[in-house]
Amino acid sequence: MSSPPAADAGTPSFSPLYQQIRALILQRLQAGEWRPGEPIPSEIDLAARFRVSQGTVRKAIDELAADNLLVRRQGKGTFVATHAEQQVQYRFLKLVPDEGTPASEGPAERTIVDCRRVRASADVARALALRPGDPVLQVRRVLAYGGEPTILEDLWLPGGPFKGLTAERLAQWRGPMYEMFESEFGVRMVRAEEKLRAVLPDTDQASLLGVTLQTPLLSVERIAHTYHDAPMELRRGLYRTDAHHYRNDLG
Amino acid sequence: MSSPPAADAGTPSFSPLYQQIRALILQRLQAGEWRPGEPIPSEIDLAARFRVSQGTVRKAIDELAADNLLVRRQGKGTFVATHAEQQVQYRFLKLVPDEGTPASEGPAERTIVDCRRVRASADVARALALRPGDPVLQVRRVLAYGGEPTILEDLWLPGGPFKGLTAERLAQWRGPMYEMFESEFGVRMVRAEEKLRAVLPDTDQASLLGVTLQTPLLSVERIAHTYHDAPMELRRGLYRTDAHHYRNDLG
DNA sequence: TAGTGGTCTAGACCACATA
DNA sequence: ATGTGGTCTAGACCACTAC
Repeated sequence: MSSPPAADAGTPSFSPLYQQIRALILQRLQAGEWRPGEPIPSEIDLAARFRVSQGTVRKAIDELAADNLLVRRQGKGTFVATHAEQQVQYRFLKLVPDEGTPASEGPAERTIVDCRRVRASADVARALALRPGDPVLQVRRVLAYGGEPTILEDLWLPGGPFKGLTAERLAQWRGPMYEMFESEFGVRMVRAEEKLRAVLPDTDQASLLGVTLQTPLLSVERIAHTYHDAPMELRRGLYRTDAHHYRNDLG
Repeated sequence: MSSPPAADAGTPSFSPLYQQIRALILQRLQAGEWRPGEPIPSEIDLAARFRVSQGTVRKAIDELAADNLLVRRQGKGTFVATHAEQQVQYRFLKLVPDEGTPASEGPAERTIVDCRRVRASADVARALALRPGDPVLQVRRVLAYGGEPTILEDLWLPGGPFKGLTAERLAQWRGPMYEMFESEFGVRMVRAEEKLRAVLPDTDQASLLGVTLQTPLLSVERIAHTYHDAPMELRRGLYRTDAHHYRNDLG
């Protein structure tokens, strides 16, 4: 009790205690010690483990909650965030109908157009931090709302973490794809960055979306990352924006 | 000292103390008591004024800083956020060049195409929380990068707060338009929401941007708000995305 | 009733900026 | 040397949830 409290468990550098605690919690999240949806130990418990005050643990958790990695629930505990929760489903999908709410038009009808194992091209490899030629899973699917094909998505997943993923399993899954990644492959996406452009479709894309070659479409290239910013998915979407729009809030 | 600390200055409801403090600070910000770029009183000072602990003031300021309304600077103080700071200039502009950094291509060349006083149409009135027919200022301008016209913007401002704004003053201003709104009209934009679509230009738009009628463009409709979510600007942008893209980070 | 996170306080010390 | 925000602690009490 005479020496200052130490929370070292392999953490190297000098930084505020609560940042070190944050890093330790992050490590355990990444290691899968606490799985999505499950509660992490209480603040008092963690404070005892790490030999720091509850206030310091609290500040570490505050940051992780602000980053959407943890969710606090008063009276219940602190939980590992998940894409499965009703509230935050489709957290990364910003396309909303011009009229009504996303819920009002019901869930999307999904069609897997293609799903196969390929070798990473140069740009896919760069996006996923792989080497060209490395095995990746390539998927093409169409999302329709009220019978109208609205989104065409091509996505690439690194072969290693997603070993065993097939068109059948994709087609059978109900609910968000990111929820399946969590529960079936232990890959939780925590952050994504998107590049948007206006483009015209090629003939394949136009026919899959049921539009002409002169229809402007919103191109959305997304790279989704898991813990520690490791890229785990490249997704290229083509959105019809005749009855929907991409909504963005600037803080 | 015997009674519980009270921070009431017209605040009505029961809510955490720090939320009440936050509301009080917000009021003073809105009233212009502390202007953009200026420091607000120190935490100790505010704690004394409001008769609460420094920790409570700190938590209130933490939230306001997270919302980009205040900026903390260690050793110096806490300052009212402003669009004038080098770091956060063009905070609401998400169009970046495909290669290089926004800075590398230098500031945009700006041309005011049109600027006049009109009566609000139905949709402009709705966006700005005015009544149809109310006076508004309508501006059209083109932004070019490296000689290439890239952005065409139409914007509408409520006539009252922006009385005295003319094409000359707009053309003469160097730096971000939102900085001018702050320093010349006392209107600080704190939040914005955008709706994005892919569209084709009409003939006027195409000629101003130097593109064909078949060139897909990114349509960005923005409503910018000042304190307390009051809408103060409607802006409709058309972005060329052949050498730029709209970058968005999803937390 | 017990356990959780949420609020509030008081005080100590540190890091940074300025004079 | 002084004043600012940043960190850390310890303890009290509140609000919510579950049993």
